Amino acid sequence: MNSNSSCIIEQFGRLVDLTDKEKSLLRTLEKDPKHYASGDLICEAGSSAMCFFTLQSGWAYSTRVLADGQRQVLDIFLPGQLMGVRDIGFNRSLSDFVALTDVEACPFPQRRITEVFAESPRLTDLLFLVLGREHAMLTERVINLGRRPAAQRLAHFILEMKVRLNQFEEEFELPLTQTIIGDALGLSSVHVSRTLKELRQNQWMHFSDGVVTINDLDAMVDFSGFNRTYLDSLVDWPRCPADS
Amino acid sequence: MNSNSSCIIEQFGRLVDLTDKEKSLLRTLEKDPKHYASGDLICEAGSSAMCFFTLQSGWAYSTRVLADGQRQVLDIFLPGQLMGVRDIGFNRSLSDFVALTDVEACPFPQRRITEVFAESPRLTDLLFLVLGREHAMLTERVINLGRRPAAQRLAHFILEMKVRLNQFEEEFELPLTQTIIGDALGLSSVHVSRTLKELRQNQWMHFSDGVVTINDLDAMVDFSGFNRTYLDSLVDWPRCPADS
DNA sequence: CGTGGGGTTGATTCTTATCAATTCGGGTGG
DNA sequence: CCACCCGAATTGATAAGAATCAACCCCACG
Repeated sequence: MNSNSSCIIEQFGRLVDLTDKEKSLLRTLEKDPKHYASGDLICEAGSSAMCFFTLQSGWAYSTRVLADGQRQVLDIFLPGQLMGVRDIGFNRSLSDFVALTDVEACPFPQRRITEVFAESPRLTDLLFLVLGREHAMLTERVINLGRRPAAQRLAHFILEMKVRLNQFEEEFELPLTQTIIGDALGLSSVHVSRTLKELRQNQWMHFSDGVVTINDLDAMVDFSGFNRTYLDSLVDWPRCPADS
Repeated sequence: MNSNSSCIIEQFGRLVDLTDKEKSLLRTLEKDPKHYASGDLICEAGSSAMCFFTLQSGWAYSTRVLADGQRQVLDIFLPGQLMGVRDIGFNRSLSDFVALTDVEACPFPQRRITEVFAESPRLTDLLFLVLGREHAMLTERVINLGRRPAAQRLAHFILEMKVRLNQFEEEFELPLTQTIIGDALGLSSVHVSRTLKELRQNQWMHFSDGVVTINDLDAMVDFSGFNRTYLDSLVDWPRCPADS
């Protein structure tokens, strides 16, 4: 992709063949890119100027900070993702959004998405689909947190990342600290370190300096109870004829 | 409500004033009620005949069973709720649906909802809103599972139920066994029992025979870190003029 | 060179699961 | 009415899992 192309178009284009009109509609969401440095707060929980963001480049995460200072990471966002759709239907953001790496993101008011999608039923469907996918991931995370011990939880998380990144290589980049991983999985960073060591000693995978190496994918899948279908089996959805 | 009235209409009617057309559209979703006895499997995970259900009366839950037999309860459904929207965008159900009590539910094919909502942009908005609400609850559950110890988790769960039931009385019915509660909260039933005892001894609440009594609401809210806004602050959403 | 953030390791403590035994209450059948 | 059974709830003992605390290493960076 050239650097000015819309990542959203690329993402959506994987799901449906977009018409030119749809593409130009989507492009209107990405008019105004802003830059955030690694660690920057992109959007604070409770801020009433409810915004969505398209993530042009870089990684981000959303998180909630509890009264006692504990954090729960709710989502990790990859380039091309829409951030904030989770809070659709609320008039304020329910979580903080933070840049994990240097980030280019385009904020736009919630209202805009309504306008765009009102013009194209097919894009509306796509939004449902994207929401469904997010919902499925969140559901899987509930299972992960509720019913799997640390090692399986971590293995499952790594595999989910691998699938989300469409990574078929053994090795891929994962720019997360062990603290962030812990906050996503409900574990302490110390325990993440120990658990990573365990996975390493089993010769299943390796993680350091933000690079994951999967040595034994089958073992990982088997051990963690990972089920690909929940991300793969997206319905053959577009029911509307492409609008002109 | 009279026994034949649409629960969905009642639910949606709380959010917007529905036009007659919208009401009759919604009513088409509830033509064919079926009865399920307590404990019946309403819909099995992976079943390809992807259906939604409107829950006319009674309670239900959705659950996933892991390879080792552990269960995670994903959702508790109240009368009037739409079941299955979570799996929108997938061509198969991702979880089992089970009746908690005797249940009247109306199954309808996923396609139907698309048809209905295609006819009314405002209902489409409402569906987004409902999905957003479910998403918010799931998010809150992630935080609950990831970052709160058993007692706070349980207290939070009870409060969420209270809010969802619009219950302002001290006492309300909650037809769940301790096993189900445990499976929802990632705890063993034994530990649920112990933890309930703890809350009881603190004079905060009491639960037995499917009836909850809240003795000290403030203490519960404070202790569990419960935040009402996440269910209350639904945006003043309907952007479309009511269609004729 | 210091300094600080991230990672590793070990010791200790707390939380929760697991197992086993007991109680309680509601059917069911004699 | 009683004996029996069954599912649910309770309780205690034990074991596993994970947090916390503290020390230390490593390395990038001023």
